Amino acid sequence: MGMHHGGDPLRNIPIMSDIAFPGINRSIVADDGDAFTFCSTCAFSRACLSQGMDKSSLRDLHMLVEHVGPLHAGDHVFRAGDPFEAIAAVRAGTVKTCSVDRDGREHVLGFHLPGEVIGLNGIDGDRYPCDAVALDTVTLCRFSFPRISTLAMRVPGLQQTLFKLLSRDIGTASVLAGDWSADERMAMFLVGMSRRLSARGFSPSRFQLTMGRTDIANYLRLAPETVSRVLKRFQDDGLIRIDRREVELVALPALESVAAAMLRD
Amino acid sequence: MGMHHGGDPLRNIPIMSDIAFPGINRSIVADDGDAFTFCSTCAFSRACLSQGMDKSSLRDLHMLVEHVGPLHAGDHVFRAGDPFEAIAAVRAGTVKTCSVDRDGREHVLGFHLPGEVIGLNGIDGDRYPCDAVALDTVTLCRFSFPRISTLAMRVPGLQQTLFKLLSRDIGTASVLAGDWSADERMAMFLVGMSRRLSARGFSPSRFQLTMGRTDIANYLRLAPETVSRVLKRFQDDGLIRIDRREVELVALPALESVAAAMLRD
DNA sequence: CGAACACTTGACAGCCCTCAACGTGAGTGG
DNA sequence: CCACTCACGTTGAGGGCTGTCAAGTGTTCG
Repeated sequence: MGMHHGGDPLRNIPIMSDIAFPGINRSIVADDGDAFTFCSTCAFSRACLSQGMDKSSLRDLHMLVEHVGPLHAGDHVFRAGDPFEAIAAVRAGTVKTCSVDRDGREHVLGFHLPGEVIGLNGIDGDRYPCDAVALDTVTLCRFSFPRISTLAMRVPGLQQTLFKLLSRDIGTASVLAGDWSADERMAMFLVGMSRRLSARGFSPSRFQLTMGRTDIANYLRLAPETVSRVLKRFQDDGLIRIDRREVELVALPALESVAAAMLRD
Repeated sequence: MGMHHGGDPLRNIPIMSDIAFPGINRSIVADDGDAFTFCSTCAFSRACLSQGMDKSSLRDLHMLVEHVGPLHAGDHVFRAGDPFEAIAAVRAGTVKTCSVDRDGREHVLGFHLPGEVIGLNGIDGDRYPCDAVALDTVTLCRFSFPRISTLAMRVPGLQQTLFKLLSRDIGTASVLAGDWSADERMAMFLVGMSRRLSARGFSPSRFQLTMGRTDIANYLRLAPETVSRVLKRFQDDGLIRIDRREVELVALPALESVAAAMLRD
């Protein structure tokens, strides 16, 4: 896993920097003295706090956190084939996970926003099965997997959190595996981004895509041209407004209706 | 989860009854006195034994096992929306997991052979997200999830096993989500069945499909007609011989070559 | 300013789905 | 034992969705 402990200040994309991570400072190592404001969007601290993790356990969790970054667009967090040693929670930016088959086609497994966890699919097997690439300026919290699973033996909330994170990823992958139309897939993608960003305090109706059309296409298993066409048609139908990578969901309910078959069976 | 503690002797399909589960008897409750031959194909006992689980922990694991079945073709193990309480290891037979979207289309998530675990995707959320249906005569071992996760806090091997099972399911679902051709999907399915059956002591080149063409089609996201056509073409090309639900993989290497892009990225 | 890149737009083709009809085998009741 | 029924599977014809190929446009960056 890349270790870029540079001293650069976090440089978020403009639309995010306005509201994201008010409590974050530039400390590179865990800050025990400020345990409860630190990493407020992190899946682990959120879950552990809500499940009554005591202060000592929380300190233990922070002891094994290793801050990584900032990485820049194109940098790898890990590569397929690297020895699996750790999982990581995205702290800022967007990470793409993907694998390249022997025909050279890239399959995007997911886009991971702040608070989401990557590397879980490496637990089974001693190596990561995919690449993880920063799409913009990314910082993350690295958790040694042997150490966090040892801690999970003492902390029920942490074990449950890990189980749930893993289980959720199964569901996400299963939904994407369904045979959906290009419209359904695209609507699902837009609504999904909206909901995830909204849950992190961003606007649900207006946001910036951090990935290119080709990445979206590889994620949705469509051709880039199809992505362009569907987006244009959505715009012509008044569902969205889109300019380059800036999206506005004009008719969210209508989009949700298109995506409904995917989002809830 | 269905509780059919009937006294019927296990009734396997012919091709399986010849070699499968030599150590299994008809006991309906856990048999502590015969701990090490019991459930030899089970993912949990295998993993726990190999990771040095002590005798006392193994007994604890057996204490929380609840045997279910035999269920018969069409019986539900659980239904989408049922409260999530337990995971289950298939002991005999085949279980299909699937969900039905609001348009009435069935999406088959997986087929689960003896030794494989179902219900893991219900951990996140308090209800099962899919149905689990017996395709033939099925028996399984039910593990209360609260109890097995509590036990996993004491038994490192068990916790690791659960993590790995969850992680593996993510990978399986992700592969299926790729944009593969009908040929690749069908070859992957046949080779996958072959490998899984082979790992359980069955013939890798000749076996009986326990699911219909429609189920295979829904699993591979193809039309049933396409399944028929591809199978016929595989037969015409000398890759397989197939009669009704009986399959013989004549040219396994060639099939693996067709499926290679899917099986290993 | 030019080159590289991302994205868009159009024409066309191919893969696979849909619809329809037929064949086949298993279970059932007379 | 046989005819009937019905589900399942096969086979054929046709069409639609989406991929492929190609060219054009706009933007970013050196």
